[in-house]
Formats: sequence, structure tokens, C-alpha cells
Amino acid sequence: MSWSKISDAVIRRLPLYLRVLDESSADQVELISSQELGYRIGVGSALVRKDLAWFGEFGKQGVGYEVDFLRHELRKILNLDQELNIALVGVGSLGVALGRYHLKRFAEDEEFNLRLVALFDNDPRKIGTSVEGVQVYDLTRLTELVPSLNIKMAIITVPAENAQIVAEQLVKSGIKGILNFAPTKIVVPEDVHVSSADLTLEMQRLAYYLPE
Amino acid sequence: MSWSKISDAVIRRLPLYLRVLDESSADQVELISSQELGYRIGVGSALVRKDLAWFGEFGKQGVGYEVDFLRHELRKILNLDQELNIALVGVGSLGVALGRYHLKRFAEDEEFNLRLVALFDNDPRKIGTSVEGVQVYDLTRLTELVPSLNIKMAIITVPAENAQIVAEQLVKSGIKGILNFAPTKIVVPEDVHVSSADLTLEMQRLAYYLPE
DNA sequence: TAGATTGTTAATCGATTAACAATC
DNA sequence: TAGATTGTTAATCGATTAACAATC
Repeated sequence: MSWSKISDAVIRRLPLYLRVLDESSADQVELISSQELGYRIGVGSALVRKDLAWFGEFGKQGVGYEVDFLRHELRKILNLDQELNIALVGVGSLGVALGRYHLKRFAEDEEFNLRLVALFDNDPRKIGTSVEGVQVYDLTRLTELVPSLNIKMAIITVPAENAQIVAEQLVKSGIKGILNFAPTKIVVPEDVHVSSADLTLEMQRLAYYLPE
Repeated sequence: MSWSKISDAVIRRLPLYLRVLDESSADQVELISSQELGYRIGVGSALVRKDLAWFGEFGKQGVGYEVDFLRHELRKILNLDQELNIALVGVGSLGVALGRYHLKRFAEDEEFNLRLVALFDNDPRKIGTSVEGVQVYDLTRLTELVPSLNIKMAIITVPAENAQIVAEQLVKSGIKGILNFAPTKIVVPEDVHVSSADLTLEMQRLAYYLPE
């Protein structure tokens, strides 16, 4: 699906709506109003209706939204209705921890379609080992394995000084979505989307609000 | 320092400016223009000048900003000019990995003032052990130890189902800044600031942009 | 039907950008 | 001085909110 002009602010809220719908569905709730949905993620009801209206008419006037229907529509919009293969580059302690966490989630939740299928590192001691059954491959095999394993997104957990070069290799392999845990900005073509998870930056931001 | 009315969008950019200034300082660069600063973090020069102007007049017309001076001013504004103690709650593999990562950074960088001083868990097998010399304490001692160890911020790496209760204990202890890695929304009073680092949410967002 | 809630338009709010006088 | 760049004001842009007709 492609609607292209929709703003990033809207897209950011879709996974939040989806999480509320997952919870409601698990609780056997069948209908939900824009008011309830907005309250649960912390925005107004008008914004919820406007966000959803970008993609179609999903509600019934006077009634609200059918939870399971809207949930499936959102999953389709977010490309989460099919398995989606992911690679992780940088098998340090953070990489292993995130990998385990992710694999656990995948194993426990039938409908969680984000599947970690490969780990990459350049350390010969790590190459050939595995984490919860997922192989650690030589980083030099990235451009070969990304297409052949049908990998669509990647997580970067290498040291800051290697993040840019890894990002470039990922881009060359055809990856369009990168979650970057390295504490540095990575520069990519504009059709590649990067989400930055920089712990330090967030802590520094929070420090601003401390009293005194 | 307190300017209170300054928007969150501005505050989010301050650590980015600071990182550029750190790099420039390390490279012996003495002056930097709003143009260069903006280019490096990906915003326009007018926005850089406007952001900084909220806090004072730091530049010289026709010249630019003195790197070391502006760097120290930003550190003061962000409360990063003094040591700031941090606790981490939830000593699972993610908690340990983040803790190690953080402690390494603290050990290597003289001026990195975010100091991890305590870990908390409710698992008797973990309590009393340590990670890189930092003790794991019983979670029940949180409200006692936060004030006595002068802890100002906290990182939550417990399972989603325990995040809210942990957040409430942190708030009760007087914590005003929380970095939450649990994949759930935590509700706190409005004088407490939360930064959410939800891996899954970010991956789901990136999936939207995949082709087809 | 009467009450409730959607989808959508218009109004408002806030953030970014453009422009330029001041001045180093 | 001439050139460069700041701090700041006004203009623009984009996102959120308010309001309400449509309708279940």
C-alpha cells in the first residue's frame, strides 16, 4: 500500500493505536470510540479520527470502530500482516540482549511478524556461533545474505565509529529501514528510513528537566 | 536554571548541538557558525540561532559561536556540568547490557557526568551481585536508597507488566526523569518526564515505509 | 425516534523559515 | 572598511483542535 504524502507525525501514532487495539482485542472488547482510543494514547479524539481518515473510512457513525476490523486494517497499513525478516549487526552485549528480547517476543506471540533471522559481526570468535538458534554471520557476507534471506530491515548495535560504514553496506544491500542504537548520526539516502535509539541523548534531554 | 516555557522541540535539539560541539572541540575547532551547526544536525541556521537565543546571547555577529564557550553553556543549561546519579531497575540481559555500555562510557569520558550508581531487581539470585562494580539491590529498598544515594534519574528495563508499578515507586522516591525501555505506556504526574525507548514501536513504524 | 459518534471543514495554535538591521 | 554572521521580527507552513452535518 502507498499513500506517500502522509506525515511522519501521523505514522508514528499508528503503532500506538495498534497496541491499544491489541489490548482491547485480548480483553474481548468489540467496539472502541475515537475518544477512548485517543485517551489511551494521550491525544484528542478529533486527531484519532483525522489520522485514521487518511487511510479510509473504518468507523460507523454513532457506534465507533470495530476493534478487530480496525486492528487488521492497521496491520495491513503498517505492513505487519506478513512476516518481515530482520537482521542485527553488532553482536556485543547490547546486540545479544536485544536479539534475545526480540526472539522471545516472536516465539510467544503468534501474530508478531517481525522475525530476526540473522546476526552479523566481524569478530572471528563470534562468527559461526548462534544466539537462540540464530546464526552469527561474517559481516562481509551482508550484501550476499540480505537479499537471499529476504531481509527487509536492520538493527545497528555496533560502536559509533563503525555505524556509518555498516549503514552504507546495509543501504547497498537494499535495506530501507534501520534502527540505529549507535550514539551517532548516520547519513543515508532519503528513501531509507532511520530510527535513532540513542540512550545518551535521551538521558541528556531528561537532565534538562531536573529541579534546581 | 529554569526558563520553564521553552518547548520540548527546542530541548530535544540541545543534546544534538552539544554532541556537535563535543566533536568540534575534540577536533580543535574554535569557532562554529549557526549554518555549520544546523547542517550537522539537519536543521536550518535560523532555527539554531532561535533555539540558542531562548537561553541568552552566545554568539558574536560576523564571527559565529566560540565552540568551548557554547559547549559549556549548553552543559550548564542541560544540568550536565555536575555529576548526576542514575539507577537502573530490572537486571535482565537488556538491563545488564545497557548498564555495561553506560559504565564504559562513564569510565572512558572524563566529562561524561551521567553516573550509574545502583541496580535494582526483585530476584533473590541477583540481589547482592554486581555488574562492573555496581551493586544490585533489592527492589524493596528503592525508596530508601534513591534519596540516600542522591539518585536523580532512572532507567526501567523490567517486563512490561511491572513497568507501571516500578514507575510509581520511582515517582514516590522523588525521581523526575525516567527512561523507559518496557514496551508499555507508563503514567506519571506531569512534573515527571518520561522518555520511551520502545524498540518494537519503532520497528513497526519503520515497517510502514517498506516498498510494495 | 433519540442519542451517539463518525468523517470532514474551518479555526487555531505552534513551530520553522525568510529576511534584515545591528554589529563584530 | 567590507564581509560575514548574529539576534530578532514578520511571514509561512504544518499540525492539532473545535465544531457540526451526516448517519448509524
